[in-house]
Amino acid sequence: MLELAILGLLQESSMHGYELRKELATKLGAIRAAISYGTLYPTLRRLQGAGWITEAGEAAVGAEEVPPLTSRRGRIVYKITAEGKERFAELLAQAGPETYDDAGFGVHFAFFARTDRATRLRILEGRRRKVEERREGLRDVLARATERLDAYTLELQRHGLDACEREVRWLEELIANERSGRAPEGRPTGSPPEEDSPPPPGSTRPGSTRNMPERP
Amino acid sequence: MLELAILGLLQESSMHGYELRKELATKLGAIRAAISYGTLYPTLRRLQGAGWITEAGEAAVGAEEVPPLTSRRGRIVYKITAEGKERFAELLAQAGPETYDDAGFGVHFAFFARTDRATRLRILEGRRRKVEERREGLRDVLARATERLDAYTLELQRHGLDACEREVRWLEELIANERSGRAPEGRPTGSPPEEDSPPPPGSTRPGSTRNMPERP
DNA sequence: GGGCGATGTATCGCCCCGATACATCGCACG
DNA sequence: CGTGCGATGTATCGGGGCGATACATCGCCC
Repeated sequence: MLELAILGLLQESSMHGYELRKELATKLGAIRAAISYGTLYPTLRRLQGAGWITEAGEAAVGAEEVPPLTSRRGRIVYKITAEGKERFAELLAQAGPETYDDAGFGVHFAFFARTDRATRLRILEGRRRKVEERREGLRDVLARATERLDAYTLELQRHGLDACEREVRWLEELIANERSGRAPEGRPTGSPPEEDSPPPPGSTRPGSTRNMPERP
Repeated sequence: MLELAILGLLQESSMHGYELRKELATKLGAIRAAISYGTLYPTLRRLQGAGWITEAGEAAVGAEEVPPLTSRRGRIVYKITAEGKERFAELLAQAGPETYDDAGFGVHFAFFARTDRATRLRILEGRRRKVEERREGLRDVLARATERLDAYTLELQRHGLDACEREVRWLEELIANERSGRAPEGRPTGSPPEEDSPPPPGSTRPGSTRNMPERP
């Protein structure tokens, strides 16, 4: 999942690790906490090993003679390769089970602006199905196990059920909008239209009923 | 986190792995998918190594002579030890940062019926604080980065923000109830009754040892 | 009698996290 | 002028948790 996210950001512009982490945090802030360096650096090395990215580093400028003491280690700027772009496209297009869990779905969704509509629909529907299953499980427990569970546990289930129902409704709206050819309001940014961009965004917003309230 | 959950279930009754997994799934169904065996069995061995649990296995009944072919492997029933109960109490009482993330909070909350009120309040408030921080982060992004992010990413942030706001409200209610000495009960939706009812235990099941009285 | 789904235990490789360490840069404060 | 501190920056390590996989038995229906 991280692989997709990193490739996606690096496609927009080259960056070093620290920067990448920050961008990741704002792009994926809604679905996960900031990524750990203990994850990031090994992943970058893995991607580099696979040839998807390369170092385009600003090594120390003029100095081959700099003595080891205080060896200024330059920032390492990573850049996506042609193969990396192919890999990104491949990851973007796939819609398997991993794509439907919390983390996978979130990352894919964050790059929907660069995903073709058919894939968007498949992912949205797969996710909906998965959340519906979870919801049914919770309903069953709440219907059958009321005697066996204590009040706090039940309250937890109710809260979880509520979240599931809400997400299903959200997904329904998004799916309906996709089918009717509307993108969420605002303009897609990122890399130049190398694929067919979503239809002109001027129309109606999704999530219009639920939507974003004014901030008091 | 798993450690707490396993100890908690085993405190109610001894079980073998498969059963444990199912119980875990219903108890924690609201916060996480079913636990993997690749997690469960190593964890059980770890707990056993630490002396918190022991095997109370139904080994094959009368046979020391059973030939290796089709060596009937009995189910392994795990039982909590006295040290395990101490450990459980210790874990229950702690309220650190790990207790406030999604997973940690969920597990602790699921055992609130056996947690004393002061700890419940500390955990609830710690969690609220954490979710509020997350919420502020999302608000910032939505307020500042509108130009930089595409419509789908923004929609994701909005959905996340909505979830945060909802959870904060939920936590507020729970905190208010704790302060006024009520356990969670059916969805009130009405005006909050001001008369002090004795904290009603969650389940109405008579003679059940399911709900331990709290220890102040 | 034969298959098939539920029950049951177990391992392996991999992803990811938090803690930790170390080094530089810019700037405010005395 | 220096000194310390918070942000920037790269990196490793131990360990928890996951999905895939393997293997064996049990009960039941056809």
